[in-house]
Amino acid sequence: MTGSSFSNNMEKYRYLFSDLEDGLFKELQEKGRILEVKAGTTLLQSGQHIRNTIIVLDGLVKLFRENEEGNEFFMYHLHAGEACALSMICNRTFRTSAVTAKAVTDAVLLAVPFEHTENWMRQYRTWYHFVVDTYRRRYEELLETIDHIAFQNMDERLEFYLKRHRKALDNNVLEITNTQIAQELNSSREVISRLMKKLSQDGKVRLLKNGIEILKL
Amino acid sequence: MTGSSFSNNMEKYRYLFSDLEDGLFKELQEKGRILEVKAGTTLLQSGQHIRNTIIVLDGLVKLFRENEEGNEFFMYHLHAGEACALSMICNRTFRTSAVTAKAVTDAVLLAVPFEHTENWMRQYRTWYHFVVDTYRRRYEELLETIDHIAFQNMDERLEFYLKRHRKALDNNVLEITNTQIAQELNSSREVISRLMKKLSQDGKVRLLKNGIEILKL
DNA sequence: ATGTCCTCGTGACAATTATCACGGGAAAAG
DNA sequence: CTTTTCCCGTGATAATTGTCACGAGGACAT
Repeated sequence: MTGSSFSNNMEKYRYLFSDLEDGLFKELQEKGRILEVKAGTTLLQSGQHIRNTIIVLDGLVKLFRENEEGNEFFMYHLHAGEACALSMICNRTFRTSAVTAKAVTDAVLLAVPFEHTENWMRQYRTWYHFVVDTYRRRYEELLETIDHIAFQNMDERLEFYLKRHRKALDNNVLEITNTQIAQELNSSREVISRLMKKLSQDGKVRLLKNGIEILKL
Repeated sequence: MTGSSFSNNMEKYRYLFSDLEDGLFKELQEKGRILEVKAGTTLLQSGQHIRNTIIVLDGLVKLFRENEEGNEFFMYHLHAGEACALSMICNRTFRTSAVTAKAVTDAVLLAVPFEHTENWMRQYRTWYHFVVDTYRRRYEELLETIDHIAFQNMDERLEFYLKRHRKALDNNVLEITNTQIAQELNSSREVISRLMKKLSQDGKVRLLKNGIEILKL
């Protein structure tokens, strides 16, 4: 729990933060707490209080927007070296999180209490560049997500979903169920099933026993 | 074009930037160029290069996301004192804008070249906070927008659209055509027409000659 | 092997939304 | 005044998507 006992583990992640000056990286090591979580773990629940800035050191994390009925709408992925925008600034309106974060793979995270990151904003120029850049990138991803739900039909959205996941996982085989895809696109299993059949007939994917192989999209 | 000749006009907008220190506000006056635009003017076209940070001093500005076919999807409003998030950071991926901005009312804007705002990021803590806060707020608005397109039907989205506009204009009467609403929600005129009829029957709005009066939403 | 659980595919049907076609009315332009 | 233009309302129809119902198959524990 003290964090500093883990600081020796952090060196291998130095490459993720090449933009951060050494002094700041040292602080990250000292003040941050390393969390190792299993695939499937929910890191941040909608409605939960946030007290730490969360940075992904290893693995892949998925972010969802949740509505009242518990539907989870997929927004974007966080890769190693990226941070959750919502967890970057301590603010009244952000006391509780409006999103849910889940580890897709086994993942390693760094949690830094707000009391430190708030200071870093003033102390380290590279930290605030990191924060602003995080916001900018998440904002762009949200814009792209909006494009798809606003302008496209489910078949195109499904293709985009598959592309994004192939890229994020760097793997042509996605081990994911139609049911889960349906939830994340806020559609229904049956619809995804039929669209997937069509993609399969068009030779764009191959339906495997435990998932989907992407052939050409 | 020199900006400084307008600096005397800026004092009345000081209240909008109470969080900014005096030195920074003075720089805003000196380096910024004031633009006065008529209602309906397009300030920022999708695909256009951005070289200035744009801040709204007076009036109301609307932001849209555009797709290839020229459909304009309404994202959110910018009020006096607020800035366009996209125009805040000079970045390769932002050389061209992915959004369109339009003045809803006659508006007064301040355009500050990136060369200055980039420096302010380092020099002025309050500028940095202004930038981060701008991003945070736009990010939240985008999240809310996503909620509605992802989870709600057109009737609920229409109600949300009307509520937002009443609030932004601070007026129960919206002078806007069904055609325009349809475009901004990426729906069709006929659909909006029928939904509006239903809202009218439910006593939620009154259909006027040149617009819509919101009764209770 | 039996029952349970999860996933999938599919037909039938319902709801929502989009599109087409048409005419009316008001305002603006000629 | 006439023509044009814009916006609106509405019926008919099509396309998309969501929902319901049912059965099949695989994984797994008992």
